[in-house]
Amino acid sequence: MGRMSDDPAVSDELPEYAERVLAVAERIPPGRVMTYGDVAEWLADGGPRQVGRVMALYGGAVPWWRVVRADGLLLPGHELRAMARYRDEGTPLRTAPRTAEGHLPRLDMKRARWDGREAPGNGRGDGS
DNA sequence: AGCGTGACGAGTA
DNA sequence: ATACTCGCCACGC
Repeated sequence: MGRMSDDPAVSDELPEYAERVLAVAERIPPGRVMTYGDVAEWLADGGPRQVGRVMALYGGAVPWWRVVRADGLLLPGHELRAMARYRDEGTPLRTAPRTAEGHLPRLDMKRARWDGREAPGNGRGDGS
């Protein structure tokens, strides 16, 4: 491969931006979530759509269910997978007030959103 | 070059 | 509460 093509980033490893996004995703503690926009903001680079693209392409290698949309809507096509994780991790969900079917719960962003400030050691911050 | 699309987000109606 | 619009930026046609 002596080809020093002008594309050093296209080798066998991911683009650096993707690496950073995945690193943040890995950093999110169980039971908590970060929005695409939060990840971008935390990285101080790119935007929610760029983070979303990375997750779509390489998210399978990290806890993808902890990177969610700002509106708390579950990832279409993976609702059940994510659901199982949330139930297992105890991620705060908002149960639909109405007992309607097909109406899957959404994340309680108010409580589940994580800023990335510090480890949740004692997650007990049941914000009343 | 433009144009549409997307694992987004915030604002407005 | 939902629906729609616009801004955003990378990618593919």
